[in-house]
Amino acid sequence: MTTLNQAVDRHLPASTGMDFMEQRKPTSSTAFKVRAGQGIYCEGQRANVIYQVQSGAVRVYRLMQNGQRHILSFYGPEEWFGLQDGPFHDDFAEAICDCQLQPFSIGGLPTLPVNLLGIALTSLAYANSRQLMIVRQSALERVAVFMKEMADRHPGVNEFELVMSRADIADYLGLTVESVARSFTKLRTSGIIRLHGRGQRYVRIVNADALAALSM
Amino acid sequence: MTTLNQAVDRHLPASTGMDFMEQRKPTSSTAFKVRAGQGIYCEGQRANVIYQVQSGAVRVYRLMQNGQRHILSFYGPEEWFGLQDGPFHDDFAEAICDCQLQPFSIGGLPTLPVNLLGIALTSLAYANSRQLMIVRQSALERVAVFMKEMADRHPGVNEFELVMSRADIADYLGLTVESVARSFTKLRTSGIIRLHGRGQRYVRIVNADALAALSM
DNA sequence: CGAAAAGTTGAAAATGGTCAAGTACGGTGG
DNA sequence: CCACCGTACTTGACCATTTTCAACTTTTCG
Repeated sequence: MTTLNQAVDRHLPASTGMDFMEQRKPTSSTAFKVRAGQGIYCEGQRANVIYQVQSGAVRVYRLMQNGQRHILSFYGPEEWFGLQDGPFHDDFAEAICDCQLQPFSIGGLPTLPVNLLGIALTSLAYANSRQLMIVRQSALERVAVFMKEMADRHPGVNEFELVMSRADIADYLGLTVESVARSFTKLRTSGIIRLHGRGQRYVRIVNADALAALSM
Repeated sequence: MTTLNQAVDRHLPASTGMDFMEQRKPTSSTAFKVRAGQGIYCEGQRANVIYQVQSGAVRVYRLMQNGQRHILSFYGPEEWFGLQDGPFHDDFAEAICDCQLQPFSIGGLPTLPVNLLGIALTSLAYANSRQLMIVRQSALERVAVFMKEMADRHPGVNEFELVMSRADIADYLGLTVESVARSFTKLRTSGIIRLHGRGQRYVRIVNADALAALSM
């Protein structure tokens, strides 16, 4: 799997290196911690375990031949990831920040404590919706959709921290970091959001209605 | 479901009208025919039946708020469609040409003659691959990918008919008909394909290697 | 404090969309 | 059989959006 090295070279801190976790024992279903930036699984690894996020956030991405990274999804608490079509992963999963994960072996057991079909269908519906959004919406609209997704993960509060970098957001929305920054600026100067804090990663939703209107 | 009327207005021949099929009886698993252009199911309909194409071709699409149509997938012989996350369809299925379809009820039965999880995971993997392709590739590359997909459905021959219109292809690739036509022209003038027949829908792959190189 | 990383901004270039015109084809009716 | 019409497809010119490239600011971290 030559793409693994590209992935590490391009996207992981040099110090992190190839620290993708070795395979967990299928029958040991104890939760475990992953540090920020650490790999959870990588392309080509055997896919006989799925994960539920207990705390933290995870990015799942694929690498294209030219080395470009495309983030398929971010996962937060309660959400499942790692379910695969074939016996091997065709994507990468990494912790965005410190995470607690619950693994579930899907090898052979006739009855699982989770509904795999439900997870697969939820993922499928999400992937199809995302396809529409990414292909048909403008840069500003995509960023608005992203912002609304993030806001919806923090119900009851109108201010939160983005755990991911602008580069992550760009690779998630199919844009460049520059376009993401420009869209952030537009949202800010039009009074829809306010940005502050470390690396402008703290967001306050000022005009939720205008945001919703943009992200439709 | 107001979008149904939009769909019919925009995309079906006027004579066809609202001819989406009434629900089949779950237990009757007899194959049936659908005429070209006819609807198979529509958004909002109950989703308790999945279909396997026996002959012909089907398009499955969603409609956006603004009325734009996005084709999620084309389905040919042997392929399954109609499996849904919730109890209701969020998309439309129509016959592109005359079709023979095999329905399978998925209501309640503990054991089905088909592997739903497998179908869901295959669809998911396909949707994710398509996301990368559509978001990251240029117009020409997308058309090349499409052409290769179509060519791969006709193994052993290097000439075949496109059953779908340029508009279908555009809505599938996230382009306009004009961009599709221009990309077809580029492929033709660079000696990769040749076009002829009714509405330039017959394709001969002249340089399969060049096509594969473009579509990677 | 200084270097590296992350984020923002501006100007030029490329890509695809829009609008408009023109061509080819198939079906209908005289 | 041919003229006509509508649809599908193609092509050209122009325009809008996003990318690219470059510079600059801010933040983070040793």
